[in-house]
Amino acid sequence: MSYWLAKSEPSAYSFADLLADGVTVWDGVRNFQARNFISSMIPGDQVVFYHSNADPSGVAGLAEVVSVPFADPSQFDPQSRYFDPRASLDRPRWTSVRLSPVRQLEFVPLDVLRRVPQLQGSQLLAKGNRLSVLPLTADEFAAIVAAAG
DNA sequence: GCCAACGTTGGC
DNA sequence: GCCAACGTTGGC
Repeated sequence: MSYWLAKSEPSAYSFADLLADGVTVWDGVRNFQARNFISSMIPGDQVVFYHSNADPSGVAGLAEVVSVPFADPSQFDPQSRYFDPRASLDRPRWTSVRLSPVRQLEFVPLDVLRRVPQLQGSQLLAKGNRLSVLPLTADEFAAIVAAAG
């Protein structure tokens, strides 16, 4: 089992939205590195749900991968803001998985995350990190859950 | 809203 | 293959 951190702007889709929906298609990722991470997800992988561009930003809850990776439907939809004219059904460019909530966490703001010793080397805190999906070690995952109490 | 950081694109 | 221009992300 692998551990991941997925970012979402809560004004667009929050952890509360995920709780309400029960399951969601994690679509719209348009970065190759992040896509490759999604492509390597398997059902049961644990996901830290992070609110970015928020006030404050931070960790809001835990989610779980509940599907194998599949072609992101939004790339084929001309009405979608994520439409990719270079993608075709037989040559998709982007990948999605389905996510379900596991449980809400006590919110852990970014300034608290910065002080967690186990996270000092994490991609999350790396300078200039802009990946919307990134891997966590089991240690980093446990430290985040512990920071939430 | 600003802007630093960084990924992607495309001309050459 | 280089790199300038451009677009996007995300903290503040």
